[in-house]
Amino acid sequence: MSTIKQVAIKAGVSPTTVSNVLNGNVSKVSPDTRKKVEAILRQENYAPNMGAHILATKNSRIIGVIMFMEPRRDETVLEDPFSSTILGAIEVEIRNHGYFMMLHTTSDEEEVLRLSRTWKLAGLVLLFVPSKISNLINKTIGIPVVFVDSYFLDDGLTYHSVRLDDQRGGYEIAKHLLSMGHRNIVFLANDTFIPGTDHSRFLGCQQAFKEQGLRFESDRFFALSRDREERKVLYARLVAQEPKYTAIVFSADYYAAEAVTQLQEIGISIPDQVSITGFDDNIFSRLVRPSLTTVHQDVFMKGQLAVTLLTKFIRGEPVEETEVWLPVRVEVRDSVRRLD
Amino acid sequence: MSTIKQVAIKAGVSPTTVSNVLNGNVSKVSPDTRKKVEAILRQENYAPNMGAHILATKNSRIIGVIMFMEPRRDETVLEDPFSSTILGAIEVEIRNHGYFMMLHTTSDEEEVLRLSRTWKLAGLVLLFVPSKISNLINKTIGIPVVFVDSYFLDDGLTYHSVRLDDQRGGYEIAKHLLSMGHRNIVFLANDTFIPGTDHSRFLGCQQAFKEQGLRFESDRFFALSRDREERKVLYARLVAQEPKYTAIVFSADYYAAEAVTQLQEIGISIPDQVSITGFDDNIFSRLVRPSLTTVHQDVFMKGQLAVTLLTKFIRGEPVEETEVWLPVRVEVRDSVRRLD
DNA sequence: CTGTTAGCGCATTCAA
DNA sequence: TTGAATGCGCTAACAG
Repeated sequence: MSTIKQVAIKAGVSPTTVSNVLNGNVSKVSPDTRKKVEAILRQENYAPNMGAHILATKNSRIIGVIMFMEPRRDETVLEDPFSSTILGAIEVEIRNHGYFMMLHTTSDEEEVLRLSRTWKLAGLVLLFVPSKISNLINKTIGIPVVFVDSYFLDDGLTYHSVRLDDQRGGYEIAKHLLSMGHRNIVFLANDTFIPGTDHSRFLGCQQAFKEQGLRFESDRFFALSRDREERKVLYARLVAQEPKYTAIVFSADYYAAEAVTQLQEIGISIPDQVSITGFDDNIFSRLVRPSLTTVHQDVFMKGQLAVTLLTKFIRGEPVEETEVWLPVRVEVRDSVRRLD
Repeated sequence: MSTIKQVAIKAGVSPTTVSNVLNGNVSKVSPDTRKKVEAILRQENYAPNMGAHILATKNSRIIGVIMFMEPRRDETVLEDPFSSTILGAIEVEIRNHGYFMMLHTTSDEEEVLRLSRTWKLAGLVLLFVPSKISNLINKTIGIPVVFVDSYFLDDGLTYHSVRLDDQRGGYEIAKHLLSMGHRNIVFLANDTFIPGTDHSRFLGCQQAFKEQGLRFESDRFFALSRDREERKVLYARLVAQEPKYTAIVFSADYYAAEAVTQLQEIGISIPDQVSITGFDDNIFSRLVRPSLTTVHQDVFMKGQLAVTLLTKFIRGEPVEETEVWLPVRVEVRDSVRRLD
């Protein structure tokens, strides 16, 4: 409970000096007084009062981490290991950089703005922001922001962002399926934002097909329902109806794994009757049988990078690249059958 | 960026009145002035400065949520859907109660104390705290705390906590295995704290065996390594060596599911050659084949309850029970075979 | 019911 | 290299 003032008295110096020691203002304090003050600081178990700090500097050391829920499936976003993995990575990195983490979920840009003003946030990590909202925020926020897995409209502003090379991911998985002899495939998306993650992945698939002179248009694009039972119905329909799809491309391991078990329940054998691919390469893809051929991404690095980029941005350091596109690669396992 | 002062000027009242309106101090403001002030507040898009608020009240509206890592497997805690599910529940509840959430992971009680002082935390939700540390914290913290999935030494203090009826869970799953004809079983634990979650579950198993006049002692208790390969070796050994265990009781679905796939890889058929049970009833238990017979718990409610309890505690409201033990039940699926 | 005043703990002038 | 003075925006005690 001791304050700077009390420490100053004990050390026989002024509050200013203590403050200077605290803030590493080395040039303004002699080594001797510094040592003396530091000793008292430790002895008194001094802890700063961030309220006073905010009031004086108009800047907290809090980094707001905001997850946009809207585009995600509400029921399952929490069970998706992606969330906890990236959150864990972000938390570690924020702590290591000496900041504090305020976690918030919303789908309203006003709330983001208000939070940032109320707490004088040092910076913001925004996850899964729809392009319409990301533009609004970036225009008005006035503090360093890094977007994760978000897309933007082309408005000439500079965006700091970390995301996957989604189109490449779609391209690679489609090429893999083509090389395994598949021609009739569907793409099952989590969301339908344009521009957006799933749209880019779809475009990647399309590109791979076009290179082979094959057609892959929007009639191959389906958005998944958020209702488990409805999804099940869709899967059943896709394997039963014409045209007979030989492979289903999912945009998330979670759904791909779910589909594998649901299809097996209705007597469809994977990959004999239909091949399945995922996206993420998380625990689900390794756990389910057959294990999933999927697109690998490094989620931990994504979170880490986002925070590192943000802290550089906060300190005003120059960053080489404002938009980072993390690489992806196909991880071949057992859920895709070679067609003859 | 407008302040109370500016709003007061615009409304033609004093800052105090604005403050009273803001704080819902209804009895001190006439309905008319209140309406007037509220209009200006909205018009000015007023956002409070929490720094000033903290400084004046010595109380932020931040609830610290701290996950203790030590007892958990570091590599996988992040991939465990339990973490994100309970975090999600906690976040929603904190927000709905009008508080802010500061997320932190640590294994050091000093850090908890410092954080609480630095930010004048309104309250604390502590997860997975080892009993030794929980006692230290509860003794010295001085602010409302709710422990989740934590155990305490008996020191006469009052603890607010939400946890599972772990012993009951162990008891029920053991009884189920006994009813299926199993006599030779092992318990594989995540940690070895006494008192602690896994210890209680083990005691539950023991109780079930004792009721049947059977022996179930500590030679049936194994702590799992944090290394994936070492775990694999252990599983292989357990099914190969004497005494031939007919069932393996896991204290987490995550490991149970992992074991199923790892055992299958070395040619062991589940549940034909050995039965497996989990704990948690999360997505893993439903995804893996055979699906897991496991102990169900309501993780979302656990998080929700913890925050509700905490906010009551903060407001000084009386709570019926300070220690909540959430019920569990056995969810029978396909990973346990009936022995004849 | 309303306004005036003081002070919370810190960083930051500016002066010594 | 050190210190004294000021103000950040808010709440709470008190006076009207």
